[in-house]
Amino acid sequence: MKDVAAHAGVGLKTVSRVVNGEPGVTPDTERRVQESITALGFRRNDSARVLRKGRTASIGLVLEDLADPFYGPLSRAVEEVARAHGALLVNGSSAEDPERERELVLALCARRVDGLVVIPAGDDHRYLEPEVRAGLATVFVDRPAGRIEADVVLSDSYGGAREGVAHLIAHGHRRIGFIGDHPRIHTATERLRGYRAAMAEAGLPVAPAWESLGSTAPERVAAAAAGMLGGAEPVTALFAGNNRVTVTVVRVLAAARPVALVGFDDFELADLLRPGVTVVAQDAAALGRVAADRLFTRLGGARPEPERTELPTRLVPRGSGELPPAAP
Amino acid sequence: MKDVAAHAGVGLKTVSRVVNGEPGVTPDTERRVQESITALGFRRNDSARVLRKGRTASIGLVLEDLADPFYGPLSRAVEEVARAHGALLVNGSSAEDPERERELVLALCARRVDGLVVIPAGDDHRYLEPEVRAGLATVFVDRPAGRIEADVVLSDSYGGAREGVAHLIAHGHRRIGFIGDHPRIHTATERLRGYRAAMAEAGLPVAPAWESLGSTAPERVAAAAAGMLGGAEPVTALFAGNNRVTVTVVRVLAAARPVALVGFDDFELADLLRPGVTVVAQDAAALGRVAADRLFTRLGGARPEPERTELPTRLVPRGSGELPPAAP
DNA sequence: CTGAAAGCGCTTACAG
DNA sequence: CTGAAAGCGCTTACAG
Repeated sequence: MKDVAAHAGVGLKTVSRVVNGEPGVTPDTERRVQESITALGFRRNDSARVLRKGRTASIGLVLEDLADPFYGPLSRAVEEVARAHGALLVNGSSAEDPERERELVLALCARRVDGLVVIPAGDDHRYLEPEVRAGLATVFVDRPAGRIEADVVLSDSYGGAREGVAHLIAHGHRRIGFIGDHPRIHTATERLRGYRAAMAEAGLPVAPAWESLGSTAPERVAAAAAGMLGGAEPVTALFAGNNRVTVTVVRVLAAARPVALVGFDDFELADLLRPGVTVVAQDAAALGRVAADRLFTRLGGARPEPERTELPTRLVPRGSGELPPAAP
Repeated sequence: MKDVAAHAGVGLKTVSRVVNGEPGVTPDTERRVQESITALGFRRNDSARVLRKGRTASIGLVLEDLADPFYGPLSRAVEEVARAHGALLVNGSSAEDPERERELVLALCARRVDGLVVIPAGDDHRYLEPEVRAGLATVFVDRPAGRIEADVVLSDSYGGAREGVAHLIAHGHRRIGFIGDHPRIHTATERLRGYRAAMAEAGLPVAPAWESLGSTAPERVAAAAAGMLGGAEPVTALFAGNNRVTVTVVRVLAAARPVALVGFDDFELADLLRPGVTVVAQDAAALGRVAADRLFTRLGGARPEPERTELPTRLVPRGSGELPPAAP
């Protein structure tokens, strides 16, 4: 900028005005400055700008795994909202590791992102307290924050799972298995709670062997499914706790006899499988959009009480959830 | 930092030393400074640091659409490499709009990212010249840069398409249609070139009606497929230019008679469809990894000539590509 | 082992 | 309409 000013024979501030399109520069001066900018290949250094202005016009997004299809539309929705507010997205994956989440969040804070959208991996976010006190806006998505007051935007995991399991019961099933994600993860336990509620409301007992929470690694899920489908009292239907689980279960069932299945989370091509896979769909893009809107409302100066928003789910029958119990 | 120094009764530089873990501080002083840091909730402001050091420890990633499943593993791979080098990822989607790509790239440059990984939407990247001259490292992925010398990492679109089409020919097809992405996109024309080469090598004529490039919007693709499957000389097999096209074609075919199909790009569940979808698989994660490695090699000070790397594709037969021509 | 001074490239507040 | 001075929060280069 100094070079441009010298080259154009004007003051620093005049260059600043031209670069930022501020008024109060004669067309003639402006043209001269523009020419110098082009000649020197000048590009404003936003780091310096940030240092003065205090805002970076960027927000951080911490998610579990960029490669998981559930997070694609969510990220994209956050990006679109950020873009509408002139902000860039800085992001990273926690890989479901609380320590890595913490490092990532703190690195983003050190860059002084204006706000943070976090899909938490950990369940203790007190490390954020100094940041929040310093004015950082944070919104949690998909799972609530731990031990800290903050906005959170969730799908109705409990209600969705309950509806999905009730759907299976309505189609005649009495022995239904639940395979979900690790019990450390909030959505997994909420969906389990929905499963139990639906069973209880129908007056159906739940055998301990019908509930399996743990890693979504295909081997673990396949073993769980095989266990429930075999044994003395085999289940006649399965409820899968998220799309990773559903896909593995579909693979297992493709190699076995058809068993009724409802999965939480929609996924591409679910309708083209035979039978089509009945799902409890959640709107990933809406989660991202609502969370980002909330964040920018705060960045705009609003200071409402932290709020919890639950987005409804939608049961999409496609065939697999309407299969009757197989004859024993 | 000034506050911490005052609070601990030491000089600024000493706080800097403690914050950065530099040697030359007595354990006692260090402890005092640490206490002040905690008491005041101090977090280093990386913007200021960047301004001095000249490096931001962040790289920009510009892709087409964060929500497209092809880019998930690619992004994740870039992120992992960046993480190994202590860098964060700033990213955005161009939405296949050259002007938006340009804005995004320049915004990233203004933030002074150390380097850039770009999946180009446009075909003229001369706007990057001042940046490159100023030392910005840039690697293009999936498609080459336009009118500028730069590293590029691609899949072998030509070879992969040629192999896929030859596979269909080997299974007895003589009338094969090609449906691809917009001709403005490099991969689309390369794959078309591969299609033509395979047909020519087999001595097969290609009717103009068998080639259709354009938007990957489902309506456009469905119409193109319907056109090729109907008419006087219907095709007996289709080659789909990318995974968006393949998915739509599978949908169309599910509602019609079975037609042989090979798609460029693998996708989840392709093996569970009936028939399984034969694909020419490319390794999205490897594209991202190789590109990011190249970038950090440059950031490490290496100044090799810009290089073009082509990653091989892999034909994965699953059923749809091995269907014989239907009796006329 | 420790610290005062200068400077990174901008913007803010002020004066002409 | 234009510009000189101060300062954002750090690090660098240097001196004690």
